[in-house]
Amino acid sequence: MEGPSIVIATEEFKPFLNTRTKTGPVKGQKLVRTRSWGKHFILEFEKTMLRIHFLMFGSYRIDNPRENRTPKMVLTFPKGTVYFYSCAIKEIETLENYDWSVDTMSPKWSTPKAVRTLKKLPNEMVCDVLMNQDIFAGVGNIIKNEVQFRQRLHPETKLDQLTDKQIKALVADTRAYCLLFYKWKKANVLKRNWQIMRKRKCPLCGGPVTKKHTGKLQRISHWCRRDQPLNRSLIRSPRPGKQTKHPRSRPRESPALTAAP
DNA sequence: CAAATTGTTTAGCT
DNA sequence: CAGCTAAACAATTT
Repeated sequence: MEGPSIVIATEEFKPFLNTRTKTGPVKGQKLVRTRSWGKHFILEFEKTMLRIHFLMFGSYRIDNPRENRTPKMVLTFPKGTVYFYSCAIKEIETLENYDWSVDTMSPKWSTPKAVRTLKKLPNEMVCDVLMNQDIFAGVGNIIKNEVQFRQRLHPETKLDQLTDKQIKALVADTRAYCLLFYKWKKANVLKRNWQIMRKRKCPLCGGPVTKKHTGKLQRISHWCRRDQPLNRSLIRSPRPGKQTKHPRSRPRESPALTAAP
């Protein structure tokens, strides 16, 4: 479960706020507030805070338990019962460790901060930084792949191959796509809007989608070799100082070149 | 239907 | 100690 889904969870818990659960490790306590930070779902009870991580396969159900599955936790509120499955539940003492400015779904998210962070990591690949929860908390493999495609970036592009403008666009679009993911998920049209994730053909050129483990994290990336070429920035917009005397790309409008005998 | 997958932590190595 | 890899965990989808 990625960040936007956790925000939706906080909303789905609103009916249970300020009421007590009759079951679970926090039996008898009132639910005071729910929060999300990246992929963390935080339930604040009167005396106890629970941090829930759904990892890859976790889920929750409200008033509709799964058959033949033992929930990890059940919370029974006056207005409904919530069942949690295959998730990691941890009691936490404080929120001090959370930096909300790196949470891609938070109102406190800071694009300039992420840009500054990326500029300090010239040797990191796009696919690795996008999944880094200290930089883009809440981004998972789906968001990673879709943002790479939207920005026409090869997953294995090293950050020092990007112009400042491209770094800025990457960060800003990651945030923008997280908000879109949220909106589309709520409207039940998320998968319909995937452009590259689990697709066989590139929606732009119709070419095959490459699927390969990429980066240090070795999670699968889905990308188009034609529309997300490696080192695109060097070809299309060389950085000052890296320009050679024999640029690879000719100016587009130059009648002399085609008119010559 | 075997394989992949919306993910992270930890142990154990070099 | 840093950096890495494999293992463990878990359940649905293709």
